Amino acid sequence: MKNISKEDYLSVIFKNLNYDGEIKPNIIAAKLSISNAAVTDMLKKLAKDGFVVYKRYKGIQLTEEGESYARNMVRRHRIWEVFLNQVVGMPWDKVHDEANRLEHSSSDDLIDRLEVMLDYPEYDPHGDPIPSKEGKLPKIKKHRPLSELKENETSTVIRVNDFDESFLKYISKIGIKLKEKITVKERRTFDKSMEILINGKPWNISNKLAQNIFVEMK
Amino acid sequence: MKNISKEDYLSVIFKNLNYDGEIKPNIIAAKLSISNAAVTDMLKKLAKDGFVVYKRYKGIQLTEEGESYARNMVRRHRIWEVFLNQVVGMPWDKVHDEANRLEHSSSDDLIDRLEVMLDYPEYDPHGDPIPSKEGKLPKIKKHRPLSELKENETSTVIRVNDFDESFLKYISKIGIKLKEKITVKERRTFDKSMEILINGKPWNISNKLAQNIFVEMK
DNA sequence: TTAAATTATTAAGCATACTTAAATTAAAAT
DNA sequence: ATTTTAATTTAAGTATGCTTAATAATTTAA
Repeated sequence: MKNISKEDYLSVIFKNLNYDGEIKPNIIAAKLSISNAAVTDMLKKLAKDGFVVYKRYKGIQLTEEGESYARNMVRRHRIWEVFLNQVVGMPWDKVHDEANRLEHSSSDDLIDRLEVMLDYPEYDPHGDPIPSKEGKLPKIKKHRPLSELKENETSTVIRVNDFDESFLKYISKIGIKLKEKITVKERRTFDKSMEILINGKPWNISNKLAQNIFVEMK
Repeated sequence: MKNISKEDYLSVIFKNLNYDGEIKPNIIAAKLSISNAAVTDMLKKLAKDGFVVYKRYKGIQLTEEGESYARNMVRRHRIWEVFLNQVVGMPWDKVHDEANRLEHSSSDDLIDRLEVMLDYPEYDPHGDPIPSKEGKLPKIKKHRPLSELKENETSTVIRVNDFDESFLKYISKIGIKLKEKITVKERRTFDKSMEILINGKPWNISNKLAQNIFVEMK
């Protein structure tokens, strides 16, 4: 029996809203690895608490209060990540899980102090933007997945997805980090894998891997 | 309805064992502000988990495993306190509550990294010793409560109790900190209050306050 | 546009960690 | 040694956040 907190629900909802500002319960269930039934239960409670708008069989929306709560959770998470990576020296692939726990256990005061100490960082170690205390996000450079680069094109890494530890460990090992330049040498149609150059060294990467690394838009 | 974790029970038990290495359930209940019945419940579970020795109506003991777990919790707590105070600049009276939450949400790896970063601190900001990873405590200077000093005696603060935020806030305000010298100018028999000198300034303090500040033994 | 598949909800049940009230045991006081 | 008091345990009950199974609504596809 797991025990996901309301804060986790709000974060997941916030991060996975569609273009209409809605999300379906099964998405939440999948992201949290729990049953749909548990999600229905919790949505009713979150609605009663005033964090979401819930109508049976309809898409879920965040209220203003819910959105600001969720944004603050994202802020907490990302500030912890910067701190763990830059100050504590924890590697890329470890900070996400650690921050996932710490984000629920720190006062706003502590988060603000960390933010000052880090001189108001705008991006976390994976390139994700950090909401300010007022809820504003820094401008985000246009970017596209590495998988969309053409042969012989070069671009700069500005963001990587952070949900899989082994993914981060691997790309870190082959030299991929933020601001690193990557050149696509060869694209193979049969499995969409590609050969890339990092620091002059060639590597073969799968399409799935390339889809989770994001580079600057020309 | 509160929700005290097993880790909190173990910490409280560890910190309040008597000379025989035992503790009564009502002490635990009082420290955690929960009912005796809840404590009985949990003690059975902790016994089943192998952390305590429990026999109906008898004093509770920690097993070796329970003691080492509890010692580690104390270690986590105090390392967080040093970190919050020295690195983050959080005031004396705030670090205890913050550490109380963080101690449950950090990996051993993070604690070890913080310890290295802080260069293996031996005492927390209130003067309490920090167990090493191997469970060893630094030598503790002999000390006695300030309330036991005679008139015109001077001594140095080496520890203060940390369980009350307003207490810490107040003594901090009147200039009491670790390594500070205090002189007792006058002791009043009727209520055991005393006049003390800190940095040349006179202050009146109650007996209860004086009992929670500890100074060097001659 | 109806059937099939997917998604969401309800219902019943479980574990955890508490509560209060009643019963039992131990300790203290006469 | 007996009574009184205090501490402890048991019993019954609650809220939370999950589970699986059954049912209902919606969406997709033939």
